[in-house]
This record gives sequence, structure tokens and C-alpha cells, in this order.
Amino acid sequence: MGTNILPKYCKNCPRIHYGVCSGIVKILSKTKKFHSIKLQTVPAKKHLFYQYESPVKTYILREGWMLLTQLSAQGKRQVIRSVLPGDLLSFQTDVEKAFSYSAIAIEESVVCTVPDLFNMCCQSPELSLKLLWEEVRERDLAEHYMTNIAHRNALEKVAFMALELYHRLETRGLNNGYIIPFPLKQEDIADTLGLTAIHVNRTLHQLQADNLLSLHKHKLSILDYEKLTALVNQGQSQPNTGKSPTIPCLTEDGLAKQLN
Amino acid sequence: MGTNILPKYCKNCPRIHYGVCSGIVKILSKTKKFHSIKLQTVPAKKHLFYQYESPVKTYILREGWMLLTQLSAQGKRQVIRSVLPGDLLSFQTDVEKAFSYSAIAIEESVVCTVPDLFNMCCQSPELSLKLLWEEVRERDLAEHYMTNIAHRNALEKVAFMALELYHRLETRGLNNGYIIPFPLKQEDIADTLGLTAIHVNRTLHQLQADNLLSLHKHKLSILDYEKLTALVNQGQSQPNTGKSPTIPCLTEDGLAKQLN
DNA sequence: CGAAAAACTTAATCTATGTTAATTTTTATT
DNA sequence: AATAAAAATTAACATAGATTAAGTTTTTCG
Repeated sequence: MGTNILPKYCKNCPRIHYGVCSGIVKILSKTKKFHSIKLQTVPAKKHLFYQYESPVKTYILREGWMLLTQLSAQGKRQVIRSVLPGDLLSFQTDVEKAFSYSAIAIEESVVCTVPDLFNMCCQSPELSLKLLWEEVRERDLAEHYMTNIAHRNALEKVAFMALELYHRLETRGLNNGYIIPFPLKQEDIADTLGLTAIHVNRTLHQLQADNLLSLHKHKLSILDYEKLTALVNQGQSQPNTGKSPTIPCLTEDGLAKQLN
Repeated sequence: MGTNILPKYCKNCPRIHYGVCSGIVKILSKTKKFHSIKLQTVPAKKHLFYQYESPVKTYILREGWMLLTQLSAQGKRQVIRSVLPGDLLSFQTDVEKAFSYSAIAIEESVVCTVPDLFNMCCQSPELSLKLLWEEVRERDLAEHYMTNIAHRNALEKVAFMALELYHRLETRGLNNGYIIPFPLKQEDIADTLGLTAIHVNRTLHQLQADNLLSLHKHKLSILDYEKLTALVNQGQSQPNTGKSPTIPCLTEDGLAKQLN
């Protein structure tokens, strides 16, 4: 596919071969409905959509970092997950159903809007499978957080989260060696893991005192990958080969293999 | 579609119109590969598969109740979710990747084996969408558990779990009014919610003392649906209409609407 | 640049849940 | 029915993390 027939905004998008983007681009190239994709900038600390609104479009994060959150009247907030570049933001199978969470940008972000993803899926089993794959990945991530939030102490939880984000960024080439961008506040970490910001503070200091990681100026460095992984997997029954079972590690290889 | 062209085992299956089953039956009816579906009985307390095995087939639970679990060498076990009749047990997008959890029957169960679900999807956009829908539902469930495990106390967690299972069984018509089958041990509840069995015991007694629910002989009764829901949603900012945001409530209506 | 707001830090105290241990009840097995 | 094994119960005690409160530092923005 020559670049000249790509949708305008996709041409120079670094995520173009990632996840559902590749599937969408293929379909759009066929139907020539390039105009349907639009870019939208979301300033830091602004919401893209709110819980209980009805979805009209699907968004894909192009640049930046967003959080999906649920808010309770008690003032408690649960972060469902960090949305990283290339991630789908809001696929809903039922347009009449409200969003189950809000999306907020924690740094200036750019999203692509994709109308009618569902209809595109009806035309293309390949796109459906890519979307399915994306959902599997999200389920896998949620299940990993579930396991790690349920039975682990604060030190292990924070270590898990650091490694999880490192892995997810690394897959997209958004790391710089063991250093990753880290725009999250301590309160964001707390609301992701079910801790208080104060305890996250204590825990981060402990991890830094132990030289496992460091966090300064919105940069997180994994100082000791081995020890950090051991902390997270502490006592986990391990497969003899392969990556840690407690860090999600799905890649796109599996899908690619089957589609080819 | 006349019942005479249905796969042998599906004819009298009460789940035949539920979830992915309906999609699979349609495809099998076209290709006449009925022989590929087989039934398998899993006795109580036996595993269907273990974490770190490689998947060869996909299973759908026909009767019974299974748990997906991860085990750590420390002896701690995380229940990822209860698998109820009609649920997919083990769809993996990559056949070379090991299962990320074990499946154990907590009462005698019957599963259908479906080979090659992935290939069937390539032939049928409708089946792909049903599978996608199923994954969305599972992700939604995992996210709800995440939220409820992270920020809630034991009373709210157990109340949430009781309601969640009630809703999921009710959708399938497996309830008897407010009474549902409940083969879980206190330890199973504990391992699902990240509590100890002892504290689950205390909590269950409290909920029963408050007349919110009762649990005897593997039957759970929701005694006060309203209060129980209020307990789970306590302080949650609510949409003006519709069901509770903390209990997953996706139905198949959304998908059906769009497919028709 | 200076003021206000947001984020982070530290310490003291409190509490929900975990731990240990012993007993009783229920379920499964012969 | 008798025995053994599994599950549920109860109580005493321990602790990780929550809460409250009062700083300090960093960031934001006019």
C-alpha cells in the first residue's frame, strides 16, 4: 500500500502499524472514506468524555497519556487503566449504552476519531479480529491488575505497576532504555492500585532507597529490572521459560502469525 | 434453521441461543462439520486444564460451575473469575502461548470442545463480532472486579460479588427468583476478592445478620436487593436511569440490535 | 517575576483485616 | 453407620495501610 493512498492524518503517524490502526487504515484505503478520520487535541487535565455520556465516536490515542476513571460521590476515584499511544479509548458495542468511565488527559494529548468502527467490523473479519485481539489484551491487563491488587502488599503493587507500564511503553518503542516518561501523580498511582497517595509516597521512597527504581521530573527509571521482577513474582510458581506470569506480555505476534 | 440440522449435542442444549454458541452453531450448520464438537465431563474438584499448558481446543461450559485460577508457590491462589454455563472457557488468540490460568470444576461440569474457533471467525464476521462481544463482556467484568477489590471494604466486596453472580445467572435464566445456586466455598470467595476465608466468614455472618442475604446448603438468597445494591453503590455518583454502574450489566441486546 | 495552587513529604495515631490456633459442623468415603 | 476429611466457626492478638494534620517543595499562571 503506497503512502499516497493513506488517510491524511495517518501518513506520518508513528502508530500506523500498531493494533487496530493497521486494520482501520486498510479498510479506509479501500472505501476511500479518509475524510472520516479526524484529529482532536485534548489539553492536560481536560476530559475527552465523561462517564454516563453516550458514545458517538471511537477514539484512538495518538500522542500523550490518558486515564480512564470512575468517580464516586465520596470523592474516591478508581483509575481503570492508563491509555497509552496506539490504544483504543472507547470501543462500545452498544451505542445506546453510556460510557462506564471518564477519559482525562494527564498531559496534552492527541486522539484520532473513528466513526462507525462497528460497521467497519461487519465488512472485515480481519478488523474484527484485530479489535478482538485488542479486547483480549485489555482483559488480560485488567486481570493482571486484579491479581496484583488483590493479594499483594503496597511495595509489590507499585513495583508491578512500574514494570507493567514499562513493558507496555517498551512494546511501542516509547521507552529510552530503562527510562520511561511518567506523567502520573502519586495520587494517580494510588487510585490505580487502591492505596492512599500518602502510602504510595512512602512506598516510592522505599523502592528508591532500595535502588530498584527512581522517579524524577516525570521520568521513571527501572534501576534493577531483575530485582523488581523478582519482587513482583516473589514466590510465584514460574514456567520454566518465558516471561513473568504476573506482567502481561501479550504481543501482536500471535495474531500476525494466524492472519498470515 | 430446523433442529434436525443442528450439531448432535447442541440440539437439546439450553445455552444454544446464548453468546458465541449461537454463532458457532450457525457456522457448523453450513459446513456440516458437526462431528468436531464433543462433550467432556469434568468431575468436581478436577482440573480441565492447567496454567502453562498450551491450548489446543476452546471450551464452552455447558453445565456446572468452574473457576479460573492462578496459583502461587506461597500457596496463595487468585480466582480470576467464575465461569458459568454458556461462558467461553479458554479462547486464546495465540495457540503457542500457554494458558495464563488453570480451570477447575467446583461441581461436576460438562464442557463442549470447539476446535478451530479462530478459523471459523475468519469465515464469519458475525461470529467474530459475537466473540468480540464476549471479550468485551469479560473485560467489563474484570474491570468491575478491579474497582471493587481496590477501593472497598470486605462487606461491600462480598455484597458486590453476590450481586454480580446473581445478575450473571439471572441473564441465563439459572436463578430461581432471588435464589441462585452457590457452590463456592468461603475460601473461593476469599481468593476471588483478596480476603482471607476467615474474614469472609465474619463478613457473611454480618450480611446475614443484617438480613441482606442468606446462604445455606449451596443456595444463596438475595433477601434485600435494594439495600444490597445501595451498599455496593454507596455514594457512587449514579446515572439518572438504568442499572448500577458497579454491577456489570451488559446484555446481548446491544449486539443483537446492531446485527439486525 | 511573584502569588496561588498543586503536589509532595513526614509524623502520630487508628482501624480493618490478617494471623494463629483451637473447636465444631458438614460432607465424603468405606 | 462409622470414620475420616473438608469446611465453617470463634476468639485473641498482630500489623499494613488509612487517617489526620501540618509542613515543604514544585508547578502554574497572571
